Amino acid sequence: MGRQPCCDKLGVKKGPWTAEEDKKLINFILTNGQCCWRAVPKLAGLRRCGKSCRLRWTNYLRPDLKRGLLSEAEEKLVIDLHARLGNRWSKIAARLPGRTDNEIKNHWNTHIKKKLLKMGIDPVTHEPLNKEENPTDQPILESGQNKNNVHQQVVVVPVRTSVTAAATLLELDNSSTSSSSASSSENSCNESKLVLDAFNENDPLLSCLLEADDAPPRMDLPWELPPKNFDNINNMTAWDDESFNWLLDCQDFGIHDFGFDNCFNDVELEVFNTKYDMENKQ
DNA sequence: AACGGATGCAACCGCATGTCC
DNA sequence: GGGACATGCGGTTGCATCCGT
Repeated sequence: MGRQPCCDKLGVKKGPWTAEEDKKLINFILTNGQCCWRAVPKLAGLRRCGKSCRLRWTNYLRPDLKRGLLSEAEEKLVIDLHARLGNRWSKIAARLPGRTDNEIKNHWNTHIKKKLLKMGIDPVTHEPLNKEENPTDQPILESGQNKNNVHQQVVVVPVRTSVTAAATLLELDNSSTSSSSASSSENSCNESKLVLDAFNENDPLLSCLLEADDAPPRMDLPWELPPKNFDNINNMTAWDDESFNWLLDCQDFGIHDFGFDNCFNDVELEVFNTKYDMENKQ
């Protein structure tokens, strides 16, 4: 006998969520907290799979989500973490408060990957694309969770390389907004090296990461209900229509509408991760 | 204005992992 | 120890929107 399906496929709605469904889910979770996802649809009056509810909540409805494009610091961090962790998006996302694995995965596939390719850097290995294969500098393939699937193997690359990629990305961004000519590319190696060195010294975030080379995997931080600095939620026991519409509006704009942006600017991001590393070293 | 390709993102699917009995 | 179940994760897909012609 095989495993039971996660939900009754019959009568389960699929596709985009409606505002009404969002309302039911938010109302239920804010009232009852996150419990057994399998039971959520029935209890919340939704014709959705529990899995779908969890995904909708974690990727879209959670009020502590940041929205909008990743900042430069976040992008650098994603590149560096990707070099260390490979496609383990949830681990990477755990280092970026307010960001989801799905969001980072999408951003990687649609933006960062292209940027790296444009720079001549392999987005998988973080090595230069035209570089001669060097056995001593090859990415080390660790046996991943699924040994039968090559694509799921964990790629561990030299940290230095990933920093180069991040530094070069920074350089590319700067050059794209300046009037630097294409001929400057021939000097890019030397310049990259200089940028890299300065980058390491001046970027405490990456310095911290480099020091904590084998930082333990981050456990997901518990999401507190309600958020401490979210007075509107603090004062609510249930969501009336007005409050709910306000929340849905906020979902359209992003974390700054909750006043969380001040909590998660680039400096705070650095502090957040440093603190996390220290806690996990204890 | 209309069309078609490109792009970005939300959502789904299947498998892996963790936990309980 | 092993089966059943819940949850998490990463790859993929589908669709809405954008943009160039």
